[in-house]
Amino acid sequence: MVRFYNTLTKKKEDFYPIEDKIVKMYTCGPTVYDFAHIGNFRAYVFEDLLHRFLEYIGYKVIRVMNITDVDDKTIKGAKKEGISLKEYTDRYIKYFLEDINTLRLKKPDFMPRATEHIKEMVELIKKLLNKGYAYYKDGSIYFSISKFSSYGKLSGIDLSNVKIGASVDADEYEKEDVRDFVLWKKAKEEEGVYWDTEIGKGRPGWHIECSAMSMKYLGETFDIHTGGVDNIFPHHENEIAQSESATGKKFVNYWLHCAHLLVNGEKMSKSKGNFYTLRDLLNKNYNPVAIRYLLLSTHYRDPLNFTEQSLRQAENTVRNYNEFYKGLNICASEKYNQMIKQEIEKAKKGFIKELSDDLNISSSLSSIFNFIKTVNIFFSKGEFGKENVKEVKEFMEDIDRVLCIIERKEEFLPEEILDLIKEREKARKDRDFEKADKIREFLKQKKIILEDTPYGTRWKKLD
RNA sequence: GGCCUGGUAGCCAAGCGGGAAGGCAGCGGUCUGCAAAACCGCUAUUCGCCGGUUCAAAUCCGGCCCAGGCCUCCA
Repeated sequence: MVRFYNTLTKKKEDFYPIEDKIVKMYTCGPTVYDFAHIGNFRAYVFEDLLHRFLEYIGYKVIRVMNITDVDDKTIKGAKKEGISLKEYTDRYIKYFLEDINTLRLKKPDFMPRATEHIKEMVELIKKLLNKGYAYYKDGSIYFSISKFSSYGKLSGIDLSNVKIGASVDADEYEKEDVRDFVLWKKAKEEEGVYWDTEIGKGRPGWHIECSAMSMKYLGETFDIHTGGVDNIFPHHENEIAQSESATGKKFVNYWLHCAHLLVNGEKMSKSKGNFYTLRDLLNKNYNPVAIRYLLLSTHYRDPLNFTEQSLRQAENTVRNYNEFYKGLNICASEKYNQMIKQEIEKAKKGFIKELSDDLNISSSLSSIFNFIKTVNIFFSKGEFGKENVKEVKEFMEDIDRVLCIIERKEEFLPEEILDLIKEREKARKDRDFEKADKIREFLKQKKIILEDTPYGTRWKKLD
């Protein structure tokens, strides 16, 4: 049984999707006004793990990630560069898709853009107007929080405690109650970004896009909605209010939120200079797979303290993991060790069991590392055969559908180097160790490391 | 001020009432012609601090300290 911590109920619950074997999942995606930073990617990696794990255990996942391509920041950015909003956001969408690839994040089934769903948003707002949940004020449309009695159920916020006027209303529109939120913003001439619709000339507020697009692709009630904790209030709270007011149905069954990423124990911020984009790290030559591993390997509800030291540690772990995976190949023995199959079963069981418990990735990984240790023992004793190699590699590839940390790049050595290795093996057989060591040292200079195993000599390249 | 997380070895990180997982780094050993890799052992009599509950607490309760988040457009 899969269990998740549900922000809505504040406890771990057994997971039952609405339709058997199908999970409908919505992820709050990027606002495409700049490069995404590793804090953003922490959330996307968590969602990727969730997505992949659900598929791994047999669910069909239908997943939507929105792209916010119209808001104050994108409009401002485009204006500053003197290009169209589309030109501006297209650029950052492209970068985002590249970053997703770099981190091996599975692409959601739908990545709808807000600007391409104005019609759906207008329909939803009309519904809210008709039902009396929304009102016009100076050409903008607001949602009336007082009409939705269960407002606050997700975040646990007590509206009477909200400091009124604490933050200046960014858009400076008037509303009846300062706590009401905007559904539709009246067009501003100087912005030059608006749609002429039956509810007026304007552009959507932030929250409405997620309600409109999730319902379009997933239905009025769906299974899982994810995001960072900072989205709980107000964004997700408002999504619930507007969606449930419009449909009269429960919006989402399971809300999952991941904790923040800190950098050197502090909140990441540009002014502190501890702000990393993915590209910053790649420019420093860090292995992208290690970045994925680092973001993946801490439980999603715990704060993750990012440091370059921990990234280097992750690089070592990923390197060792891959060397184990590749290093088995040398074994061509006809032996067959019956125990390996059992060990695979055990490891797989542990892996699934732990991930099923609210994605306990650390425990599930420990099950895999224990497996590796056991295999190494058999391997180095010579109690291993090529069928076992196949079994173990298949298992690692199997779980890699979730983890995605295997590096599959094929490595080649030139013929003459391979001949040298053979020559060394012959020298060793002839007990001409001086020659053998000379060859080994020579290749080491060329960053090729030789290792003698019970099954012959294997090589690896240092990077 | 209100609400909410987290503080476990040198570093990262599980466990959340009854044996302190796992990873990285380090040291010693086994194996090896020598290496490398691997394996074994060592590195937390103790889980931020102080009290309390309990036969039993890292785990529950209370207080305190530290770090972080949210409190109307940050993942």
